[in-house]
Amino acid sequence: MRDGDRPSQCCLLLSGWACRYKLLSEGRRQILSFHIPGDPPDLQSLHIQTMDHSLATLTEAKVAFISHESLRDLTARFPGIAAILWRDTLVDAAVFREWMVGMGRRSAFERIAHLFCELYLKLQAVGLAENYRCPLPVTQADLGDALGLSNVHVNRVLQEMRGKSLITLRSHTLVIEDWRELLRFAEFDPSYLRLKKRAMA
Amino acid sequence: MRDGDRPSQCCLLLSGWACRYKLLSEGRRQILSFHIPGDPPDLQSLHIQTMDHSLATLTEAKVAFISHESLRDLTARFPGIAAILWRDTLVDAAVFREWMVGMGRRSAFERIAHLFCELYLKLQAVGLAENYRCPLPVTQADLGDALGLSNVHVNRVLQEMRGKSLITLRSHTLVIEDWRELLRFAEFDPSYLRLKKRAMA
DNA sequence: CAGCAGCTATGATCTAGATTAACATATCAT
DNA sequence: ATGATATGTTAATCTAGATCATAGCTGCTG
Repeated sequence: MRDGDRPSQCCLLLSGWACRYKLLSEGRRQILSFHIPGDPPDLQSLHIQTMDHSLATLTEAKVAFISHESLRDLTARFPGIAAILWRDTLVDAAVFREWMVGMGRRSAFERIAHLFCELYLKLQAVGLAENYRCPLPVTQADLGDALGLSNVHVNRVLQEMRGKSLITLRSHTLVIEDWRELLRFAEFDPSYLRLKKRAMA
Repeated sequence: MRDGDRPSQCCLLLSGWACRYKLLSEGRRQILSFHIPGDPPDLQSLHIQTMDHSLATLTEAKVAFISHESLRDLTARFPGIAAILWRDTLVDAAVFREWMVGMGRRSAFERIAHLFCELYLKLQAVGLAENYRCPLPVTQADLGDALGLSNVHVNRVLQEMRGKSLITLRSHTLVIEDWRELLRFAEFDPSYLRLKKRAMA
């Protein structure tokens, strides 16, 4: 789905990863969010007709579609459902805020560390990660475009993290070797994700 | 209102400016949004109990409070009102997305230009700006904290903009001397703001 | 109307991260 | 297997913007 489209349905990611992004001149791209199974990546289209960004899959993915019509009917008849969906869009915005803090005020190292903490917890919450091991099916260029960094610098920071025995990252699998330390570097506070409490230490 | 608070009411800004921000270690601050009269700067608190950021006024301000209780009652009984408020939070998120693009992929000059375009149009929409002249009651340090720049660099870019006869900025009043050119530099597309159509050229 | 505090302005220096350019390693299609 | 194309890695160089240091404003308080 592209910037400028006027979709008539929302989708729900059933498997695989997706991302939202915007393009600027000279090939500049900003990835706005990563999406994993269980996410409704374009709920906003229900109330904001034309897309102000694009949506793409990053892997093979399975997607369910629900028409705006039926969603509107549902939310009009069941305010509780409307509230739940509304809340989801508010958590989405909370993640945007955290990313803004990262891009404005965190170093490259802190930014990458923070993103890894975020992705791990989100994956864990839907049962796709455990033992500090999770899939990470994105390229280093994708990470750069998400964090406002060049692919070269992303690579260097990853090497540095490996050097510090913080993580390993091979064949699209991230292993967090020292969760406590990674949290500390990132100044990561998971409360913005609004996940059910679990062992996060 | 502070990060971590659990407010029992939402507010509506009647006059003056406010901003939302987050703090990091070593005094780093990221301003997340500016708010002008007419904005409900903490609507998210209706569905997300604890604040993940702080809210402060930037000027003298008048504020109306509406209890969560009455808002919940209102939205449960009138799905149309819920939809309108929900939509407002979605536009809020669209502005976050645009700021993320700025911080990740725009130069300091482009970022400042973009912010000026955005603020001017938002003020114009509520009748607080015309003839390319609007109030801007924030310090250069505030602009820096909003855009991920140092106050020194903000100052230098402002000088550059004055040098190009793009703007004047004195005693908290911004005058856009060359709107077309400012738009062009910023790669600004106003559609994300979802304002009623007006003369924007 | 002096004096202080918060801004704005400007120069000098430094640095995190960008850019460019190889080259190496996967992954994939035939 | 074999080339083709997307990734990852590393080094050398460059630069936008940070940091540090002053000084000049502006406006407020006593």
